[in-house]
Amino acid sequence: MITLTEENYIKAIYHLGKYGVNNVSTNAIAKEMETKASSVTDMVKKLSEKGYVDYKKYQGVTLTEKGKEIAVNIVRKHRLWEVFLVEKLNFSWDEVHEVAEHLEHIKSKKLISQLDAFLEFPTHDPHGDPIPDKTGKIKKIDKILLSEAKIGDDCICVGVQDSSSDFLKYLDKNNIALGTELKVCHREPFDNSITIEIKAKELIISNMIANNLFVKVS
Amino acid sequence: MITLTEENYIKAIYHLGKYGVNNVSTNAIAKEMETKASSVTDMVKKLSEKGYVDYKKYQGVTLTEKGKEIAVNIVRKHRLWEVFLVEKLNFSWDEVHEVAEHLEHIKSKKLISQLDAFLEFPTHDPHGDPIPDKTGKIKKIDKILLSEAKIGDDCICVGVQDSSSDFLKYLDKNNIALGTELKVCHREPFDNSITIEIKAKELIISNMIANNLFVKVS
DNA sequence: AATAATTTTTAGATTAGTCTAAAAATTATT
DNA sequence: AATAATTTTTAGACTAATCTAAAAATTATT
Repeated sequence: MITLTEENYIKAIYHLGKYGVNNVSTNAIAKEMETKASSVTDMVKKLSEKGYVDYKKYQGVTLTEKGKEIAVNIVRKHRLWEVFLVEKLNFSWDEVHEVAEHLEHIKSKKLISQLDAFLEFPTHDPHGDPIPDKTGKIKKIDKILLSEAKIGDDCICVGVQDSSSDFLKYLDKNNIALGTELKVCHREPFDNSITIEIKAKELIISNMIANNLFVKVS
Repeated sequence: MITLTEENYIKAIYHLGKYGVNNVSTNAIAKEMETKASSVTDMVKKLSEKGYVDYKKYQGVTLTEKGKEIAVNIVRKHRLWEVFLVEKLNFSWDEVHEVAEHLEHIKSKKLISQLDAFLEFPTHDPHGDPIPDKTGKIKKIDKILLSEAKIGDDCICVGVQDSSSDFLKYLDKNNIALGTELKVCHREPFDNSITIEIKAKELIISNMIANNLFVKVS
């Protein structure tokens, strides 16, 4: 059996390893898990013995296929629950993460397959992140960061990089939601802030905002 | 903070104490929790220190008001989730308990209040057990065991005493569900089995079955 | 290439929850 | 009321997950 803690470590390693980083470092995991490096070393040894990660001393870890399967399944559950919370229980997108962190650990195949059906097989969670299917397949959409869009591009918001409450509330306040259309009007060379046109109004957003909003150029 | 294990002990003590038993014994808890008496003693001391139970050595325990509040809240969550599983996710009534055992520990006031609303404030779970309201109030219905009904009584099934899978499947097989109407026709003195009329058909049920089915005499 | 800085691991302790085996208290039986 | 049977508690040990502090290895800097 896999423990709650083991699942959380595997999830952390998955998220840290997902952007091309091949060996996830002990310190990175410690930071993500808000724990000490020594605790990570202990756990990583255990995960290695159980076959969830490949680990060589001082070299960091990578998930094995078995580990990846666990991770993807947790991600699937997390995102399905997020959809449930928003669509059925009227949570806003900045409130769902914390609760989903707990719901994702409930172990029942039937629960998840029925939830999936009940939600009519959603493909993306409320933040625009893709929901892996039951076989673990994740279909990627060709999104780019708003900061990478060219002047004149017509875009649709399709996701967020950061899903902290502060950022999501900023978007709410400025009427930016998934599906919102916007046009890139101007980029200020000094600070890389950009002016966008959104619902016939102009809005200046900082580079930091543009760096955390995914769009699809139409 | 209260741990998962503490919550489960409190729940066990609540269920054991609910039928008039004032002091729940160490052994009874051990049996309910499928653990050893020595473990129970340790935990009971901890619960006592934290103010969830009153405990005197060798005398068993009773829940304090604080403990009862915790217990009732867990029961509320458990039963709401059971309704959700049956009504929304098409679980059958013999499948819900195990999953609800996990869901009941998720801590989020908003989750439960929204779930309650989403389910349109159900008053009873799929086994006919009452769902405490947000203040912990439980409204009792005047149900009796079918074994206590008199010959000639017209009854409606309103709940089950035992909610084991075997018993519930027996009921399904014999077309007995909550809301089903039946009439008590005959009681066999030898073994206390009773003959009931149900949907124009006669059915003989053992005393053990009749002892686990709650009905309301109409 | 040697030293400094950083990262990672080890060693030893701690806490929550559990266990076995033995001791103490309570309850039941003669 | 004494003894037997049962229940409950204590004592000491174990596992999972964590921590601090020190040692070892790696990486960066002169």
